[in-house]
Amino acid sequence: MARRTKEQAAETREQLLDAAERVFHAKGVARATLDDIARDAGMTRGAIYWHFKNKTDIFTAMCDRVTLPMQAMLDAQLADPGEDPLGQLASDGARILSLVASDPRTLRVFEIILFKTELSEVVAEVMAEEAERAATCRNQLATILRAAQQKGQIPAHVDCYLAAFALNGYLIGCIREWLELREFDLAQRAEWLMQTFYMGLRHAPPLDAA
Amino acid sequence: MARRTKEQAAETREQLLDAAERVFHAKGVARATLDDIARDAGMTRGAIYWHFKNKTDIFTAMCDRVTLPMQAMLDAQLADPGEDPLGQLASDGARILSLVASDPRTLRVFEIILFKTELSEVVAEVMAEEAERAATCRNQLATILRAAQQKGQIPAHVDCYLAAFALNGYLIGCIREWLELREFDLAQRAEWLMQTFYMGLRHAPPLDAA
DNA sequence: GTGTTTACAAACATACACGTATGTATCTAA
DNA sequence: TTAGATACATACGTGTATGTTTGTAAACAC
Repeated sequence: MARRTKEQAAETREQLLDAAERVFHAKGVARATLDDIARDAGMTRGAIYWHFKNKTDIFTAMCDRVTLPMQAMLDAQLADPGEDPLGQLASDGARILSLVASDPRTLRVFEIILFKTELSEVVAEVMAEEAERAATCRNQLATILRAAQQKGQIPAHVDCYLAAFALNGYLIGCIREWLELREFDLAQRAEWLMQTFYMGLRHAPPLDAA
Repeated sequence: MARRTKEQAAETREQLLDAAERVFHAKGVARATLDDIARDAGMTRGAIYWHFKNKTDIFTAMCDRVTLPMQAMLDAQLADPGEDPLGQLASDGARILSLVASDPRTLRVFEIILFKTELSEVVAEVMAEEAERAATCRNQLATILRAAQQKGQIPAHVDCYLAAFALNGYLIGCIREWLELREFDLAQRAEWLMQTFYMGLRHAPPLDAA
């Protein structure tokens, strides 16, 4: 095969990632073959081994393409809490839900991560950094919630870290359920789903109520 | 190998399922080998192929061992809504969360299902029946929520099917998050988590608020 | 007590996915 | 203009999982 220009090479790299999305989505990550991906992109495994180290490498590159922009979004939100932290957080969550529903790439990759990826001790490295990322996210959410608490939007007795945990679970859980279902327009219901959850936080009982 | 009594054979079947739990949990379903499972149980693949048709068969048998009792629990709850449907539902959810936290088998299998199983077009049959099971569960939840609505526990404008969707997502999401985290005692916080969510339902805004 | 079936173990045949090594045509820089 | 680097394609060796077949000793029926 002929050598190609830098731009063309970058293009094929993107095409390979696109193909990885399709193949991982169709067959699951473990069952997907590097040959499957290469053929889907109209190339051979040689191209893959040139651009990526192995299957794990192409997988993380594929995930980064959609998660990095989202993380940036959260960072920006954290940098400027604003006057209505809880309301901001609610519309942010709604925006994420809408994004999943509207952007095909985000949709596919979320489906892959939530349904078509097996975490095991074998891929411990990937798990470790993912766990760290999730912990950071939870802490950021907790920080924002504490800001909301200081403004009186949440009762003082609420454990904001636990609330961040619940919020994170709720978001992921809603996405997961909707991906399975697809019956209604998620973007349309997103605001209600988030508002309802925050109403729960506003009226949360004290911890020892259990 | 010698022939064994019926009881002994049933015992080895259980041992194989126990081994499948451990191996699936450790390596993920796709990466787990039938030989891995057999060796873990102190046998050979011959035993597996005697008791089960293939890997999918042993996987579903393993899942059924923990999901069937839980489904029975929900059925009983549906048969008798009681005087306080919402409160009952809350304590039921808390019970499920506590079960995940306290019963090792439930814990392992949930982890396998949520994190170590790749759904793909290849296992479409399994997916189809799982989707049907989930739909039934959602409908049952919606029915119970409507009963709560008629007793005035939930505002009349709430779409109970959407609420059931959110509840289901919340439960699964909380389990998922906790499995990743394991920082606190889930059984202790379960009641608060459920109560907080139901407080959101009680104070849910009208749908067109978005 | 004998024959048959059961409950596995052991051996085999097939297939497939991975990594790597090697080939090669083009681009680029000096 | 040419030497080397680049961007892939092709080919090969190896490991490994799967399904099946065959072997076999004990349980059970009669």
